[in-house]
Amino acid sequence: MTVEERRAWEIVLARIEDDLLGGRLKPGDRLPGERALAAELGVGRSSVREALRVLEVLGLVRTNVGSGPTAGAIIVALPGGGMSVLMRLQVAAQGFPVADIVKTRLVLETAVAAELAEAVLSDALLHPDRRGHDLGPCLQLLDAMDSQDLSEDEFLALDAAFHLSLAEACGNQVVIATMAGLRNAIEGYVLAGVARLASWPTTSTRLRAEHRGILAAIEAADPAEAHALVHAHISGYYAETRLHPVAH
Amino acid sequence: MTVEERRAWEIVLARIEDDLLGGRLKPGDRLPGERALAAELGVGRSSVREALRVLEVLGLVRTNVGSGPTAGAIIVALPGGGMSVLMRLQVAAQGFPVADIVKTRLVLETAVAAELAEAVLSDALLHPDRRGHDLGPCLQLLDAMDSQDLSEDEFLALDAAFHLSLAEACGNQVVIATMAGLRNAIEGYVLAGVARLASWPTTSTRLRAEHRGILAAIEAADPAEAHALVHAHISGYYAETRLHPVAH
DNA sequence: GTACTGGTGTGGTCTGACCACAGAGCCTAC
DNA sequence: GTAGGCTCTGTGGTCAGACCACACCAGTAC
Repeated sequence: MTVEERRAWEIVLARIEDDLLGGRLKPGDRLPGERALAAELGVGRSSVREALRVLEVLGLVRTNVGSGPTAGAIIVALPGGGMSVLMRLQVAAQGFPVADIVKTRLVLETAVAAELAEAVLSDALLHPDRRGHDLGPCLQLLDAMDSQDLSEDEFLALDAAFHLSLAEACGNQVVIATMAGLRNAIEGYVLAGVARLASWPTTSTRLRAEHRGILAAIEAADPAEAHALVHAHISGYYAETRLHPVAH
Repeated sequence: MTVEERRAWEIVLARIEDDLLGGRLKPGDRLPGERALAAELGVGRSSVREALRVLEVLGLVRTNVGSGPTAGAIIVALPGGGMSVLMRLQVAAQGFPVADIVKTRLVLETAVAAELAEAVLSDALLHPDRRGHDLGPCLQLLDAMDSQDLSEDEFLALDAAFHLSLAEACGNQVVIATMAGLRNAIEGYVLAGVARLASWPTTSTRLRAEHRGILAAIEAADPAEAHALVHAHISGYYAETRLHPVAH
């Protein structure tokens, strides 16, 4: 049997992936207990645990101790966590240069803004009842950021949430998870960069205004303007904090 | 100690991440043995193994049995593997809709093509000696795809390699890994989609021509054209295989 | 010099045991 | 009859120990 060639934990991982692809496992389902799974696959419980650990970090299962219907390993699909860990560690291990993280964020976020503006345009023209693209959460976050008694950390947390809310309004799960991961990976660098700013009040005021401008461009159904504003917003901030000299 | 609150394997993971961030671990370094690490951190060896398993899947370490300088867990930074597993499993668990995968690929790949074209433009004008942006591998893959005795699988493998080679020419590690993951995640769907094509020879001929056109637009330093051609190439193919109705 | 052969340390795996936890059901006190 | 507390059971979390296959390395026999 070729399946015996692999390491034991890979057998477990492959089995669960196969069950997912075959529809035998869906989000919300409970996996068999670790002991039962080990017996069923003919491997040790420690091997099962290694596979479950991988699935947990990747955001595929959530484990709960105890008893009852909520206990055990439950299939979820929360890509954000796994993506964040992956990117954060790759940055730490120097596999992902920070400059590349920023560039990628630039690409994704400008595309998101442009797509949102296009969606506003097409929704307004064709089908006003079409599914969400709800910009409400974005606006709420901007309002929250107008509060004057925010610490730098709190402001940056809201800033991250706003940028993510744009992706969420777009609805693309892959982009949402990726952007969350990108932001998480360089969070430490962002916080460190604030210290290099000439004036935090000046910068935060400018950021607030730029956010409003981006949202306005989206609501005005102007994809090109939204794209340009997001590009200027992100590259300008990183250039200012000297986190990374954004090229061209 | 708050550190004691976490689960044992998280302590190990946090320790290694901290060593990476602190520069005490770099790519190429060897980790202490599992037994030594367990003793040092005051956890069981199985907990250390769970953490190492996660790091291995995430593409951060490579483990080797035996003895000598190559044995043990060695820090690497190969984001592609981890990204592929993550995205493949998220697709399997329905956390990543295939449509979103395709849309994201569209965004990244059009941006890559446009950036390459811009790089050709700026290199030609300003600094012809600037770092690579070597399109040679891309061209070699296109030549290889011209062979008439390729199976569908072989052709698609070269196709995937070509698209990835564009990202590699761009040099953005994050984009390279993400695109590899995206492609890997929907590889099964791509293969299945071939069966729904009206005529494989017709389609493959068209794909060859489109690839040449994309590369020509890049070498002609025409970002807008490269962007448009890539968009048409990808969305057209997916529409043809009915893998996914690309919107707008 | 060469070929073999044992020693040594590595990850890979399994087994068994114990713990904390949370629900389920029973059992008592009122 | 009901409310409260109880034990019982099964879960994941963890650890310790053992064995294996493997790969290198040094010593040995030739």
